[in-house]
Amino acid sequence: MLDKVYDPISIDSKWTAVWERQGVFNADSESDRPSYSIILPPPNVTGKLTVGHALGTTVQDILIRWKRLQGYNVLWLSGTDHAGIATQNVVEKALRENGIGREDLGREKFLEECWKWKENYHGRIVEQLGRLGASLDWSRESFTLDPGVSRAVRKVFVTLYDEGAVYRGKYIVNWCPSCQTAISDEEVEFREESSKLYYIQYPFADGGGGVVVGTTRPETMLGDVAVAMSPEDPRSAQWQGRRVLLPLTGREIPIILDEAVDPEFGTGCLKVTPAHDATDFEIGLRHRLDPCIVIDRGGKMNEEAGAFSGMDIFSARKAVLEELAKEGLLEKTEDYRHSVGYHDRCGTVIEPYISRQWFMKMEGLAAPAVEAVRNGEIEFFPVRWKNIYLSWMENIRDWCISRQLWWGHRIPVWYCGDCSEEIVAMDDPLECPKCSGSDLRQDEDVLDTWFSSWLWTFSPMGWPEKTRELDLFHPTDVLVTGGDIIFFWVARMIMASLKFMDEIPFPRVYITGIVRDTKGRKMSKSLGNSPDPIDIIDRNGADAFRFSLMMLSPPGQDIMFDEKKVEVGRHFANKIWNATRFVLGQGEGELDLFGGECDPAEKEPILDLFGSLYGRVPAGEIGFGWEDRWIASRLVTRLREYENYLSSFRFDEAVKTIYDFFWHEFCDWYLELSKPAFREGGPRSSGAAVTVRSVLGVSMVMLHPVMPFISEEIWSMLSCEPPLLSAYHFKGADEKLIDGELEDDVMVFKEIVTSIRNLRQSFNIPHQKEVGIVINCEPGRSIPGKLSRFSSQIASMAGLSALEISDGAPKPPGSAAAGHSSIEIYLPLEGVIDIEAEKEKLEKELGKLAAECDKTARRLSDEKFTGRAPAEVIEKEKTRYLEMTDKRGRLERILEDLG
RNA sequence: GGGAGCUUAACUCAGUGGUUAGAGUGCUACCUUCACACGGUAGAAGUCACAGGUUCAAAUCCUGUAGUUCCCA
Repeated sequence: MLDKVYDPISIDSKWTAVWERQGVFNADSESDRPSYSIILPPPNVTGKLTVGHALGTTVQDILIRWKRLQGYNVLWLSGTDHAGIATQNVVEKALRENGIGREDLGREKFLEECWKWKENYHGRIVEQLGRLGASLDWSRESFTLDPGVSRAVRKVFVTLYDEGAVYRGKYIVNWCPSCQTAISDEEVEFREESSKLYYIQYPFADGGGGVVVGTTRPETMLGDVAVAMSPEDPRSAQWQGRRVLLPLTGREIPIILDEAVDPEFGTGCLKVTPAHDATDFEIGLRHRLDPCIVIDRGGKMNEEAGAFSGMDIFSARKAVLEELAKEGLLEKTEDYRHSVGYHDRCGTVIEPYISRQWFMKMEGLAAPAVEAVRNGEIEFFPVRWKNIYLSWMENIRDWCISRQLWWGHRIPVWYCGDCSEEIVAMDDPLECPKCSGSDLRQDEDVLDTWFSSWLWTFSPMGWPEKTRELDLFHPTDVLVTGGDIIFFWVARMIMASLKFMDEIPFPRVYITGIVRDTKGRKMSKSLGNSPDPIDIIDRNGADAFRFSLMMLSPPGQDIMFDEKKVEVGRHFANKIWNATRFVLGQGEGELDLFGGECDPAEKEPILDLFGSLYGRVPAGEIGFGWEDRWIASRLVTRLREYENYLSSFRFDEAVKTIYDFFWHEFCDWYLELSKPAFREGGPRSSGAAVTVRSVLGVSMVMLHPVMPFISEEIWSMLSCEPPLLSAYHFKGADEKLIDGELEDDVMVFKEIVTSIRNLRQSFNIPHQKEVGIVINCEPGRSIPGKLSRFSSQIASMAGLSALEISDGAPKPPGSAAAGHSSIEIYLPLEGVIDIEAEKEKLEKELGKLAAECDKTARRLSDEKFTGRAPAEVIEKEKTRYLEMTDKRGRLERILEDLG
């Protein structure tokens, strides 16, 4: 006997092991079946999975498992990312705790440490993905620093360099003083902050007053090389060309005119510091001004800063302000709100900084990528991300691809010490091709991590070699990821694939919502508000977690995650488990329907049974009731809905479809209806046994993409030696089983049962006490004939000792009643009715009904409505009106009867 | 400054022109009945943020307002 409460832990781990042992998730490069592929956004190899990862991974696994069930040759490509800055930071931090700096170790030894970390943490990621049930192809796993993908990275760099798209230059970049590296524009996170706007006077060099500039960063004035004004500014005519004395330094700098200056902002005069501000850098270029660097790479004032040299930025700011105040040059200070750039990985304030970096020209790459999205070759779900993508792409700026790190792909550029030649090659050069000198020095920097990730749809499949994998699985079918990396990753993958594969990387991009905590805050390490998915799985099971995530996440909406919400899934798993306990306990002797003596030759027909439900049932021995045909019809209807929802990425609706079907149709109605059939024995019992197992089997197929573990477990119990559900090819259910008329009739049946139960409850008649019921139908419409086939089930479901169905039956004296369209239900009672309470209830119902009735009547008599609404809608409204009026009349009579 | 999302039951959310707006949780009453109390049965609960407009018909489309979150500058 199965446990009364479902315990997922042992079952989860059992199937993880079986799946792995049998390699059911490995794609088949020899197959000629249609293929389907997705790449897993490679998680940071030294990171930890978050609830957000669980969400994205579940979505992918659902698609993957469903396609596998449909018989596709599926590749879900696994891999991890070296995450340059993040990994280097954790390794450095660990070393520092032992008092070691990375410089102490040297590049080679430091990289060895990084690889050790990678090896240690890689297993954790793999395990976490396994616990989630992710059916990834581990046999084709890649890591962004593997030799193969590294070769692809180099190929791309060399190609783009040769084409002149990759260039090196001295520009202003976003510099992280803490990580000591340049970062790209996308890695800067802006935060709105209150600050001060300082007004500083710069006296004219030839005396007679001066100009006042406004700045939020007074310490950078030491590096000013000009003061700029708008050409629109009326004062510019007299001030242009004059020179001012830069306070605290005594340097003379010119006043220049530039369009970039907003005459309305501050005093209309802008101090120009090309070395430490991006706008100023542009102005400096236009006016050929030499930048003056006053802050060093570590965020400290350098020797150019004179007396302030050695101070950090904040002390320098304070000291500069004090000094200015002392000299009477600090005019005033205002409160001011502006946005400050932070490094998204470490939270340090970004310093714009001039340095020599490698860049990539993006315009040429972007054009076809814009076109592919604009013409619909690539679609975003939800569609609003399309505009976000396009607006970024249309204003794209060159990509700073060099990083001053050690952990990553080292830039494949060598400099010749003898002739200064720059060598870029696929293979490491031994001598200079120009002067044959051997004094070669490789560029110290590495590439931005995204420079390897942007090749991820094809580099792990063996590019630049022509491989079978690329043939079969590229382009991939869909990309599932978060909206926060559209610029970092999605856009760049589209560009890379169009450039190097000459085709799109994927036709569809599904953007998941962001997982937040109950207060709506983004989950983050520093807040410590991100629960460990593994803890959640330990407590609830992976299936419950996956199910709940899907149930709670309408497309693209952020989720306020709370572990309490996982209960939905846990309770559902328990319900499924208990339904199975019931199913397996019924119809002894009938079990051979599912495989006889487990003859392997019988396997196919058994499985066909799941597809066609009653396909191979021997005639004559089995009796099906209307309830069997009804649940089969419902199942197939629901299956169709479910598939439609999956193919339109409506995972929330898909999951609700199974939930509703299984719980509120199969368990609440069908299983209850099957109980009398099982008790009866004989052909009816056999019919119920066939139905119950078939429906359960197909339900497990439907459930499997979402809840792979419990479905695999139950599937395995439905037959002696079934194939793994994870590897099963489901050929679909027979649409001929759908019977719309029967479904409608059963709705009436359910209404009658509910109505009788309602009557019982309102008169406090206990379940055990059986009562008699009279159903009186509208005469002349042969309703009793239609209802008669439901009579024994109405009796059993509502706990009746007697049931009379007729047209024109008189209402037994002293009975309670309920009214429906064409039907009245009488519950004979002997004077125990609380008349007042009953009247009140009926009056309330009648009130609602009357209001709606009148509203509909008005609508139907309105010529505007009847003249313009579609005939179908009018017809529907008429039917509805008749039904309501009928019911209204019945309720009024019942009420009158009560006195 | 520009753009986007959100605002529906006590809570978390579905519902993109056509019945009396749904679900899960919570709540109320009854029930440990031989699948399940992680359960069953019945039930209560909503001026669909606000104001205009379009339409025979608006939670749904349009305009504006407020609150809120996010992206870009």
